[in-house]
Amino acid sequence: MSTERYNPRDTEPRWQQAWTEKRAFEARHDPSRPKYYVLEMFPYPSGRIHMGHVRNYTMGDVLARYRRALGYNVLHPMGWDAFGMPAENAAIERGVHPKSWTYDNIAAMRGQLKSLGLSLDWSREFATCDPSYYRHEQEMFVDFIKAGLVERKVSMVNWDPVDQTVLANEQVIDGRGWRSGALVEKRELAQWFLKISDYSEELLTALDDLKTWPEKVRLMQANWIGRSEGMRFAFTLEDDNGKQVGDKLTVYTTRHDTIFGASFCALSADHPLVRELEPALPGLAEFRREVAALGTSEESIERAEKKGFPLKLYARHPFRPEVRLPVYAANFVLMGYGEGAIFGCPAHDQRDLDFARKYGLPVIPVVAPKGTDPSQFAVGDEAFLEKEDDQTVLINSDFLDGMTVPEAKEAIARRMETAGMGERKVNFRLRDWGVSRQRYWGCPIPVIHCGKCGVVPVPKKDLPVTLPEDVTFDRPGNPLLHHPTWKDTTCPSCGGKARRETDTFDTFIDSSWYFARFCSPQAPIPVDRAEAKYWMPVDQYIGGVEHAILHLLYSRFYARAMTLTGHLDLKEPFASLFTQGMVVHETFRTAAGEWVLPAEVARAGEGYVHARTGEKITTGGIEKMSKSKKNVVDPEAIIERYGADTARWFVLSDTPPERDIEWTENGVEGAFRFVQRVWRLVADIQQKGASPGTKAPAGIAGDALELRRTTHLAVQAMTEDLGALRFNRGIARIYELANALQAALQKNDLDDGMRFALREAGEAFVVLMAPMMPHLAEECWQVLGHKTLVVDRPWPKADPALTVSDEVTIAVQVNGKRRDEIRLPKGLPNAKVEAAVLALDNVKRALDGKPVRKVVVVMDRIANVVSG
RNA sequence: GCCUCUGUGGCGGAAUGGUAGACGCGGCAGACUCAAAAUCUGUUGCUCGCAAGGGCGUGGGGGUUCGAGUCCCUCCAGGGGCACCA
Repeated sequence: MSTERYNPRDTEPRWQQAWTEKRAFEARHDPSRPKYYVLEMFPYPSGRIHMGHVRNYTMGDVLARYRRALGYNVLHPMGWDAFGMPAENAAIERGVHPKSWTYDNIAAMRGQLKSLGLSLDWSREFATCDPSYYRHEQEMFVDFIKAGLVERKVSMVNWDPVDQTVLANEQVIDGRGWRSGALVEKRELAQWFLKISDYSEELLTALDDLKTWPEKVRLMQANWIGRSEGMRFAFTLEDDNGKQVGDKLTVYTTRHDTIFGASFCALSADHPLVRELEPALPGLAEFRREVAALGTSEESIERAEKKGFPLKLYARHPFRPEVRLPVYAANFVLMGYGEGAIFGCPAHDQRDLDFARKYGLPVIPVVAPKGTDPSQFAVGDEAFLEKEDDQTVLINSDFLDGMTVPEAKEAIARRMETAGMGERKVNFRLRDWGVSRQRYWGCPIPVIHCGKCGVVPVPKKDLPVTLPEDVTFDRPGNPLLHHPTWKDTTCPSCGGKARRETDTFDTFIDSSWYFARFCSPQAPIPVDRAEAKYWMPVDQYIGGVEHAILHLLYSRFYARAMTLTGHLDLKEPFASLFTQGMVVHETFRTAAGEWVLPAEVARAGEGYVHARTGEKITTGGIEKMSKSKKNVVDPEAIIERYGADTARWFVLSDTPPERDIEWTENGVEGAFRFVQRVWRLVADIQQKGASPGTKAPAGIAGDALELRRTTHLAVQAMTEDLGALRFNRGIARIYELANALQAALQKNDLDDGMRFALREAGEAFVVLMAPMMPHLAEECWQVLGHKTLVVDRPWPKADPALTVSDEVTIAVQVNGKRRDEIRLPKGLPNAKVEAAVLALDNVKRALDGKPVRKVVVVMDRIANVVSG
């Protein structure tokens, strides 16, 4: 037995180099082989990898290596989601140029990822901030414009008046700018939009076909798209004196059945009619300002009170000419949805009810449980909402009385359609995708504004529009706008003086097609169709749930948009999706409440102290690793101390991959101990087992046969587990096999059968663990006397003759309680099992003389004796 | 508020409606050692019992079934998503 300890610091770089020299992971288009494209969400180059990356990329790597061993032509690329605000923040705070900051970070992170031993095709690497990448993004955008997928429209942004800059929603904290602390205003700005809402229906229905996506993600997307079926119809309006005014008021509703319960109409504060009335109605301007200000404040914490402003207009009820509904501007009606106007039915909508109570409007119930006396049914402070299984009918509703809600909806829809008053309408919650960002570190939007010709796309021959490098961050606002010359250009159409668009793209655009670019990263066009046809779709995409909606929905839209413009030929980019859980860790803090890094904490009896100061440390909750709470463990330090294989093994062990995993010191040490144990085991096997290539001797029986069975069962189980991404279970199989090997090695005087079984088990053991601990596996493979590499080794196949046994253990129950077990030949007929079971002493005792009513036998599994 | 997922030993977690707790962590005991670490062996859901052998047990309650961690109803707790979408 070897007494040497396994030293990952020595072996890991060696094997990484061996793989690189062999170009083992470079993928080449080969139509004769089945392909497998495994992709993990590419990282933002923050400068250091974190444990979340380790977990994400290890999972992908296990799949890539496993599929490779199965004979697939595997594509497993890596790149950088390199545009974004942190680079600009670094520029502002530390005076580093975003470009050098980004590329330095990439270099650092690339090194860290390489030390993990990932089977990545680095020859396909790119960063989204490379002009050679984003030029294609610009080209496609120009094509999107031509295809009618792009729109320029006015939209509200969060404006920081001190920093003179536009803020993302997450930069607005309690209504104030995160940096300046100034009260954030809403401003209207002309911006670029991609018309994702054209695909609302399509993106929704196609979710049904994404069968290997997590149900949760599909649901989240479906909710986000938010399809609803309703009606659009118009009210005639009149003024205070009952005189009809020119405008009609169009509203959208999904509860047209409740029309007889209507008691008011409400318009969004941004509704065109409200804007029109503003000058004429004193106080309305202020009301509108108030509503606008509310949008950015902490209203999400406490629901804002329903407020309205009477517009001195009245809507004539379509079926009750004698009823006039007062019209309000209201703070709870959204301009961006439906018509920006509603009718309020307080009895059956909580918001409408709150509003009606505040302004003393009538509350007329029109839906009630079946059999309720309409004159007795009243609504208090809670709106009556019909539940799906409720037996409800319409009341107080003229020709609808007695109908169920669906019947009433249908009746109203018919009546309105025939009368030409309105029509059925499907609405979606999903809005168009605003892609303009008033930032420097992003892909320039390739359009030119000309005084004469309007907006003109940059001709493709002039692409890319590159970012100027001589920019300064010493004053607030967009450096592109401040740049002395960059924006000055000539109009491609008329040749006159013109101005470049100074907005850049939302970085979600960069990540909406990178997976396609990986198929042909050097191509002179965005995507080489032949390459994409072979490699796409991504067979297995892996990332965090936090991207369940935006990134994945945008990518699905982009695939369609690219297909429409001839850049791709598929609709769904990710055939299978897996969302892995986070890495969490206990939090530590001092008595003063300061967070302390786990690395600075030492155990002291039951509690913890600060490793340097000796100060008492208290533990807090187990939370997602975050810099702010300092509960982070640096992967580099872990790799330095234990090696990459230990880190990889740990993040795969124990916890199912979709759940959050708790990082613990004990766990890592356990993983490291196992690495050492494998090392000793393999050395022992090499010494005691048969030599490599030895044929199976005849007549293997007893313990040797059992070991062979265990081996082949492990192969079978591992194959199933990895195929289903059940890494934690796969690891348990490896432990089981290790335990079996260790037990077998205890014995002395090993016969040829056992020596063969040890060799077979040992080699299978190494190959099975290789996807998870690739370096250790290579090193062990050598110890086992091989000159080849494990990465070139095919995945083992289980011999069916060894995975089935001719005897089975059958559990014996009496009245559903387990009383005994019995070994019987496999496939024994039920009658014989019954007889054998009834003869058992334990069964007789449990029956205690009671007569047997029947015996339930499930072949090879269980027998249940039921007594009277 | 609506929509969702999850509740199993001290802990992470296994378990096609068929022997609950695989495997790991931790604990306990032993071997080796002058000793410790490392390693190896055994043991480890709770409980009654000297033992043989019982009883209880998958968040609570109910149901379906010969049999429920698993299916159905209901309640409770925790996590996630959306949050004035009419």
